[in-house]
Amino acid sequence: MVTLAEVAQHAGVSASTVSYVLSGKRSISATTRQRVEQSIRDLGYHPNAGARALASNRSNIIALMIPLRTDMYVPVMMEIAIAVATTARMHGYDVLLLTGEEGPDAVRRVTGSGLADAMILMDVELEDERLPLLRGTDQPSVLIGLPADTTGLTCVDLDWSATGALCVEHLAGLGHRDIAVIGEAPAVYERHTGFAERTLDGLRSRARETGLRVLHRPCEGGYDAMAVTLARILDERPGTTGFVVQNESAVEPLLALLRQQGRAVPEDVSVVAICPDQVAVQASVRLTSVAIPAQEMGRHAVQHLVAKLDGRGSDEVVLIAPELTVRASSGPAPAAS
Amino acid sequence: MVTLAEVAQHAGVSASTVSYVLSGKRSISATTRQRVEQSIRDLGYHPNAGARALASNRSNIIALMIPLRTDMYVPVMMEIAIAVATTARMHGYDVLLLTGEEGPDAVRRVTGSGLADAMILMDVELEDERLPLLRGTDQPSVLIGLPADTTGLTCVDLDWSATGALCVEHLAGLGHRDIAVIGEAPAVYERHTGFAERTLDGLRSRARETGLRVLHRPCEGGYDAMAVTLARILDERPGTTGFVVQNESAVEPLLALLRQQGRAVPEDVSVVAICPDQVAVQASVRLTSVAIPAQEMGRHAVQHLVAKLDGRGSDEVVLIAPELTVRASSGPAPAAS
DNA sequence: AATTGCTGTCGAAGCGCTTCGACAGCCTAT
DNA sequence: ATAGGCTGTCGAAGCGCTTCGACAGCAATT
Repeated sequence: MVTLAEVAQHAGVSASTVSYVLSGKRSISATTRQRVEQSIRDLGYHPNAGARALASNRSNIIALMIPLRTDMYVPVMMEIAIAVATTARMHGYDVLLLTGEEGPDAVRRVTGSGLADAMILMDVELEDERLPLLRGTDQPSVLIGLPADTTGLTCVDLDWSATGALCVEHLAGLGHRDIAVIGEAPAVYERHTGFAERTLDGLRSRARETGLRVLHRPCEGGYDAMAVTLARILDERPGTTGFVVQNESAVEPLLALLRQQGRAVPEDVSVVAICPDQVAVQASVRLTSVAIPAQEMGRHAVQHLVAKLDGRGSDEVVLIAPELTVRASSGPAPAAS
Repeated sequence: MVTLAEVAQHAGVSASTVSYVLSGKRSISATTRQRVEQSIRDLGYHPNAGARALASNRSNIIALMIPLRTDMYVPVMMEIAIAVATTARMHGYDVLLLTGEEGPDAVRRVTGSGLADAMILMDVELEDERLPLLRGTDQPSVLIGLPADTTGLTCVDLDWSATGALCVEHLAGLGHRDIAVIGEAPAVYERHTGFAERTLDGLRSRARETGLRVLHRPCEGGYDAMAVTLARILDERPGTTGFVVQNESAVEPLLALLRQQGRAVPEDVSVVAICPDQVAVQASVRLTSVAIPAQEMGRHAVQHLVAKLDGRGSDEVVLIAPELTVRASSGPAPAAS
């Protein structure tokens, strides 16, 4: 293993000079710099991460806590994780992958050991038990998701409430009066995941303003669960002509079932999905949808974190404005019969 | 930040004693041990990762390289990543997430800097350019996936060739004579990803043995692409009664299209999928499928790596035997008309 | 000519841990 | 009684890096 000292010797300078060439924290003459850089290349030198971390008290690692459970939004999680990893690399950071499994202990461990310089938390619940720890440490962090109380925290998220409102507006504008919301699995609501509840709030309050009737039903993914849920909805509100779906794995089953029952999309019923664009485009009917900007959230989170680590940036809540793309699954409400 | 020295002082012993309590590398009397452990708890001590890495030349980190592209198997990747992370934690390791983006450079960087003690590579191509580097270093590694030449490497993978064979056998046993294979996107084959080609090999050679005719068509995911692909297949081989699908995002479109054309599953055509069980169960027809054992692969990979790091274990190729579960999408071939 | 202020480089200290050799104290076998 | 072997603990060295203060050399200012 090549060390700083060996590079220094090879280049005929002192170790500290090599260090300053690497960090740029003091000015170095052009000739010396070049000599050192050449030696680094010749010897194939890579700074030792542990030594660097010990001496500088910086690991150049960002910890990313992803949920262990895979009951929702797997592709979104993955996309965020990848965006975080690539963005972090662009800023010279590596990413440590933590699963939610350890819970608050993971926060303690990472903070205490100096393993990572900062953390990104995903899948934040409204009253998340990791938050007190985060507030009690000076380690920078960013949440992807919005807890109930955001004081002293930095959060990045899609504006779910506005997302819900946007879906309602779109359907209201098309003349629909009775709409059903196919939600995430019941467990997601039970554990008070912010995004699901906020979406619902947004939907409901805009529905109240526009005079729409809303029926909300959580739904496990899959065909069978969707069949049961749909039957119940149509039983309770036969006049339903609009659907908002916030559950990737219910989208295709819903479309299949509607088709099977002879309800044409978008002639008889309209469907608006809240899902990544890719899903909306690949569905059997090109879906009118509000995109979940996974990449953007990941990128934002890292950028905020890096700003904090550089001493810039402060606590703040960034809500990304939702965008609704009209495709082939929504249209005017059928004339009342 | 609490240090070893502070714990030592608090417990009234020397620093080295605390270290030995932590590592267990020398015997310590019960009373001393307890006193030290109590001090650790009292002070909330966590060993500093950088210092430990520097002194012991071990970071207790495993690097996981996941593919950047998301054109295939996202849930599988995610499941593997999570399995890797949880299993690694059980053995006292953390996981560093690297995206394929950096390519071979990432291997050099991690190896050179001592950031990680070992690596797991996913999405291995048949002639992967990272392999020479891996062979040229003494850093342990495990591949998830099988390159063309495995000498000097440890690999874990589903036995894709046997998987292909198994699908053919199942359909052959049901009397099907003409089968079509809906494959991954063309790009997957173009970059010579092992699993796709091996599956095809397994399919074809068993088809030869059992006298089946096989038509293979790569297919982008989604409804539109599937529609085109299916039309071509039925045009070329109208007598096709069996389908093998190795592309998650083509499964549901295929089922929808068959339904739409009045071909009943499994009465008229049989469908066998190669996908995670969850997908098979959630589809609109419960699918006969060969499961992709994502968790098992991740777990295996970590276990091998840990064995190597402990000085046990050696290079070896582990192929997981495929298992076909019969569900509702396959049945006897219709009588020839 | 003397002072001041840069710029570029160096030496040394120290980050918090692991680990090696030393050794005190005790028990067992001669 | 003595040598030898354990067991449990300690001190010190050192891992490879960053960073602080020092300072030599030179240019610009008085």
